[in-house]
Parts: sequence; C-alpha cells; structure tokens
Amino acid sequence: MMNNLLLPCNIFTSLCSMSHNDLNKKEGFTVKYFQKNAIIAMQGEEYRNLLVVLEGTAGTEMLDPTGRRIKLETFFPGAPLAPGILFAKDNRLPVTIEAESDSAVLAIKKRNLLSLLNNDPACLEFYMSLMGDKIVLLAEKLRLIKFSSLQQKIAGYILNQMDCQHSADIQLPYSREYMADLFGVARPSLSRELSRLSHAGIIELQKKRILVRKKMALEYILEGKYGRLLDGEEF
Amino acid sequence: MMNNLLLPCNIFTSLCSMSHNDLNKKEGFTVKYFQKNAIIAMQGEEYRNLLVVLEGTAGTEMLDPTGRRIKLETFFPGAPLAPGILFAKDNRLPVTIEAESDSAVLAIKKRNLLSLLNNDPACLEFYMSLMGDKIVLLAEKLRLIKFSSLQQKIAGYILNQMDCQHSADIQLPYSREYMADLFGVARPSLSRELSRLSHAGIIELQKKRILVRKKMALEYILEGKYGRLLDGEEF
DNA sequence: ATATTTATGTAACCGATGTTACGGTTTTGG
DNA sequence: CCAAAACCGTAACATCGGTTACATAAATAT
Repeated sequence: MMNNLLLPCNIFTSLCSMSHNDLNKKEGFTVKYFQKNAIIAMQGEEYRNLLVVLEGTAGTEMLDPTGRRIKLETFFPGAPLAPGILFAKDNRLPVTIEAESDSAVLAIKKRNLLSLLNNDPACLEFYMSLMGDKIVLLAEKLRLIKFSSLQQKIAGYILNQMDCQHSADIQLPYSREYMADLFGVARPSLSRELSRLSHAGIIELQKKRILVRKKMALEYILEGKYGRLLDGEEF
Repeated sequence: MMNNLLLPCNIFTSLCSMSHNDLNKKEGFTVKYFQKNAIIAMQGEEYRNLLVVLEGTAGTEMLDPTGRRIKLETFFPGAPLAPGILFAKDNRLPVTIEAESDSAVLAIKKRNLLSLLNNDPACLEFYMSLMGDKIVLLAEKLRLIKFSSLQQKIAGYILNQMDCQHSADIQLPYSREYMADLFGVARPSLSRELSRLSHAGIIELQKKRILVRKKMALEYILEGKYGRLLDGEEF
C-alpha cells in the first residue's frame, strides 16, 4: 500500500516482495512457475485472470501461422500482463506470452482484481494508465511498421541507444536475430541494412558493439529527409 | 442511468439525449461543433479532456508526414473518443480525429470523468472495456498490416460483408479511395487486386456493387492455403 | 578439446506494394 | 446544365523487404 511518486500506488510491485506461500493463501491468487522459453499464455486463449510477473521476465510477441513474429514488449517483476485484454469484450489474447527467463507469475482472478481496484482510486488510475500505455505502444508499433523503412527504424533505435547509454559507442543488448524480431523483419534484411550503414561510414560494426561515426547522418535518415541510403554510397 | 443489457451502463449514450444547453451548464462539460472534414483533434496534441460524439460521426486515422494514412475507426453518437489516451502516461494523441459529417462533440474534463467513473462501478467497468477494445483493435490492425497480403484483406472484408448483408450480392458502403485508406494501401493497389479477383471469375464488379461468384475461392485466399492469385489466372 | 549446434554475413533472386502518369467517368457546385 | 473537381481503372516502373542458400564464426555440449 506504499505510495511512491515514481510508482503511484503500484500494488503489483508490492506483491513481488511477498512470499509465494502467502500469495497462494489469498483468495483468487495463484502463483505459477515457468521455465525459460516456456509459453505462459497462447495467442487466441481467453484471458480470464490477470497475470503479474513476480520473478524473471516475460515477453509478448505476435506470431503468424508461418512462423514470422514481432516482439512487442518485455515485462519485469511487478508488471501486469495484458491488463487491457482482461476487460475487452473479446478477451482472447492477441499475443503469445513467453517466459524470457525462468519466472514466477501470479494469476489474480478478475473479480478479485476488481475489488482491489474499486477500493483504491489511485490504484485504479494507475491500472488505467497501464491500459492507456498499451494503446500508445501499439499505435507506435503500427506507425513504425506502416510508415518507416527498416533503415529509419534502425537509425531511430541506434539514436535512442546513444541517448540511453550516453555515448557514441553503444553496446547492443540483443542478438541480431532477436533485434530482427523486434523490428519485425527477416534477419538477413537487418544484416543488409546494418552493412549498408557500415559501408557508408556512418557506423562501425563489431559484433554487439556499434561505434557511431556520423550521428547527423542517422538523424537525416530517421527524418527521411535524406531519401534513402543505397549500396556503396558514402554519406 | 438506465441499465440495458446491450449497453451496460453507458452513460455516454444517455448524454446524447440531453440538450446541449443543459450539458454546457454542467461543471467541466463543453459542447463543440465541427463541420464535415474539420479536424477535431490533431495527432500529437495532448489529450486532456474526454471527447464524446453527440451528433454526427467522427473518424480516427493515422497520418504520416508524406500524406499516407490508415483509417482506424469510425465513431457514432455516444462513443467516447480515445478513452485510453486520456489515462496514458504519454497522453499525446497517436491519431488524428476528424469529423466525417457535421457533428457535435462533448468535452468532459478528466477530473469530472473520474468522479463519474468512481461513483458507478458498472460504468467504470464499461469504460475499461472500451479501453480494452482499443487494444484489441490495434493489435488486430497490426496483425493485418504485418501478416496479411492485400488480397487476404480484401477476401476477408468481402466475406465479412457477405455475412453482414446476408447475400452474395453486396453493396460496398465506401468509395475505393476510402477503402484503400481502410486497408492502409494505395488506391491503385486496391484497384489492381480487385481487378485480379474479377478477372479470375471470383467476383463480378459493378462500381459499388460486388457479386461473389466463388465464395470458396475467397476463403482459400483468406486462409492463405491457395498461395496467391496472379494475373490472368482463373481459379 | 572437439564435435555439434546456433548465430551471422552475404549474395542472387523474387514478390508485393508504392509511385506516377494519364484518360475516362462520375459527382458536385454554381 | 455546364464546368470544375473528384473518383476510378490501368499500365509501366521503382523500391523495399522476404526467401533461400551457403560459408564462416561463435557458442555450447559432450
């Protein structure tokens, strides 16, 4: 019940510090365990209980029948999974939820969640902000997929990482394959564009390390004002 | 405050039957009027008051700097616009809201909305279901855009219309240009695919009327089991 | 340490949709 | 009723990303 300015009434993080035994004793609460890469909930399933990450990390991704995928979000302890779907008229999951590491997940029955939310307006508003954030996230993904070229996505991502890591010498946190899924493209396509950026002298590639040589060029590419970088071009 | 099984506690529809004068008198309520094609709220603006359609229709669409667009949803009287964005941490509109006909729109201050919701649990749950529905809608759009070919989208749309209109002889409610925006493709691309379906003998085209000759073929295309229909092919 | 698997870069080719242009048709507005 | 504007089909071409294949490198397991 602690109220913190950064996490206003996030009861869910406070749940993480409770013992699993105590949680299981509560009416409508159940703790479940998943191994890395296990499927926590599948696309298409009805979603009746709110899942909350207690330990480890979980990821959501959208799959298509032929195996292509887009990764959407990664969730850390304290994060409720698919908070909006629980209340949608069509409450089937539009994504698959997978354990990205060994993890513990709490399932809360919808009615129990509702009484939690009804008893605490601040908590309710926090929950609603979570739902709103999902809408923003999906809208943003939609814009990226529909209106940005892969080069623009990469430029945006690198610029973003430079900001986060306060350096022009950044460390990629993911494998190429994983990044390709983040961008929703095929792995060779990602390699191709990275190579182009490298050959143009804009970045220097060293496996998971990237040295940015011409930040300005990335900004031009992101804005789309430079047109497109082609093979063999210097910037 | 009427409770109806089909529209459980939708206070918003009940607002539509009130006089605009009475609405304006309420604290935190303001009625605004827009002409057809006027922009009600712009992509990127902060969204601080909930907008509710009172009269006419409003549409949301995502625009890109070069003028391309995807239409997302059309709202009729009683529908709250962007209910989720109001509560998101980043509350800038990810879409532009446009009047599709002359319309009246009610703006409700966030704090007044909150007291409405807090006083009536059923109403709150209805509001949350609206937010959840937006998530489902956006997720569905994402899947369509990323994982379906234009042919599949068209096949799905026609089959859907056949269901709604209980006939193999359907009337399209929109212009080609509007439909292209719905699918998020260029108008000539839509024409091309419709022509292919027509030349293959699957449908018969008469401006806004479509006669479906081979429903089965549309189902195959939708499932993606038939591969793809090419130029000059008969089914 | 070595064998097996998995991740990666690269290249050739393909396919789907976008772009542009143009002529004909329909709708709209005065 | 006519002129202007908007809508529509079509075709040639451009572009982006997907697919497949393969050789190398890196990671992991035995």
